[in-house]
Amino acid sequence: MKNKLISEMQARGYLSQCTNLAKLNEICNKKSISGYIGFDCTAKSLHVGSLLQIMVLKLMQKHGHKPIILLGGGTTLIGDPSGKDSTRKILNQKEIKKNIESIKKIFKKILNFKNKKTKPIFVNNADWLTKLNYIKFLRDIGSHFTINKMLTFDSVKLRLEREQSLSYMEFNYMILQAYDFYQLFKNDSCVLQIGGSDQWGNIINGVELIRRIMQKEAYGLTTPLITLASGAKMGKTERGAIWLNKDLLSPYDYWQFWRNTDDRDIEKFLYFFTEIEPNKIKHLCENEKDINKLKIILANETTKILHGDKVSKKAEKTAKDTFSGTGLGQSLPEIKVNSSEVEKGISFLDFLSTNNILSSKSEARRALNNRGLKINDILVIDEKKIINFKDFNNKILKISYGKKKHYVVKII
RNA sequence: GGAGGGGUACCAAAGCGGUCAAAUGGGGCGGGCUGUAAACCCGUUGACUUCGGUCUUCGAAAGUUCGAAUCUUUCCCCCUCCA
Repeated sequence: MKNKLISEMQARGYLSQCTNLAKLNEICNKKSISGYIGFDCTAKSLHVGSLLQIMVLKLMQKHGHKPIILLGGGTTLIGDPSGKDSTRKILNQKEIKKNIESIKKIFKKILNFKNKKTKPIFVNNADWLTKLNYIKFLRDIGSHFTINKMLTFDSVKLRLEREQSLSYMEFNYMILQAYDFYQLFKNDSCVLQIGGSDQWGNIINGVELIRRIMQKEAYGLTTPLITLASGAKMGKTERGAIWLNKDLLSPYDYWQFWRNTDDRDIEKFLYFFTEIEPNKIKHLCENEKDINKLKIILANETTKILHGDKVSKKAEKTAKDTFSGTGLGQSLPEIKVNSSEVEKGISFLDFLSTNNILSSKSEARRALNNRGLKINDILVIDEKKIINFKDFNNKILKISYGKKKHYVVKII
């Protein structure tokens, strides 16, 4: 009998590889399991590149299983060489700790913490990794790994082939990740590790370690690498990563990111990043002629998952107001100015650069000369434009840079 | 350890004494077309400017010169071949 979790993962396209899908299916049918994903803590936030994995955790909850979120406070001290040409920036413990606290917020929003049975747990591998005794570790764990095998893993092999240096520290990363899985298996009965497809090697090391030491079977599963129609990497727009924490990327910008999805990626994204039932998505895509409506659905659903229904609706309304109406959207970024300053008159170009709408005055000047700047929807062509009371309606003024970036300036 | 090649803007890559704020391509940004899409076309892509210019930039430092990305010295880093 096909397990509901497994079949929905397949329907959504979450499955890339699995160590033993049939067995995993069987176990999921019998009982509620725990599965974990490890996250890197090199930044204050995760970005959409990690979202697919988080969606898998959410799906596990939906079907009665328990997610374990491993925030790699220990492994981040080392740096995963997978998919990297060069050594990552090494952070100190304090920074990592701060990052962990910030990243936790994302999970608290996306996952369900109310249902006792499936309530996610956070673990930090620094708890066990930093306490290891080197000799004991080498004897107990290191003895199960052969260098011969380790050299065949892509993360190592690619570095060596390209003659890029790989430090001994990084070389050990995969052993530590395998050890993590072993710890979680032993102490938290966690039988499954999930990761992106670049983690496959690291994951099977864990599965094998568990088999060697405990003679028990654990399972590994990877999600596919997301390929965009444009060939670019998911979540890395040139303006910066699409962060999940709202202090790094506003909900409105997050909503916009999804709204601006390439036509060709829409259907795939609906399966990946929304909770709409797969058969409903199929129906939607077949019957909805207006692809922009699908994009709005995508933006609404994804924003709802991360920021909640209210915020999502607000973002939609703002978008509607700014793009189709003449009104001002309420979640546009707001800049406050003193009326005394307005009285004196504010140089428009200076205003743009000091408020980080553009990064320098030269750039602001350039944008203006490229016909890219508007005040209250009227093109500004004078470099020496001074903002004063005349420009405000009800103490409010709208600045637009390009078609998509709008700011509200308020007199206080 | 020995021999050679190289480090130029966001990336790739030209330039090898003045005409260099630095060709060209990619990317980015803005405009046009459109559907807040793709493709295509145009412009733009160090900072400041009273729009005359001014200042800082070609791995780092020192030097030669009226003048250096370009020449010299030292240092740092990377690559190729040999051991």
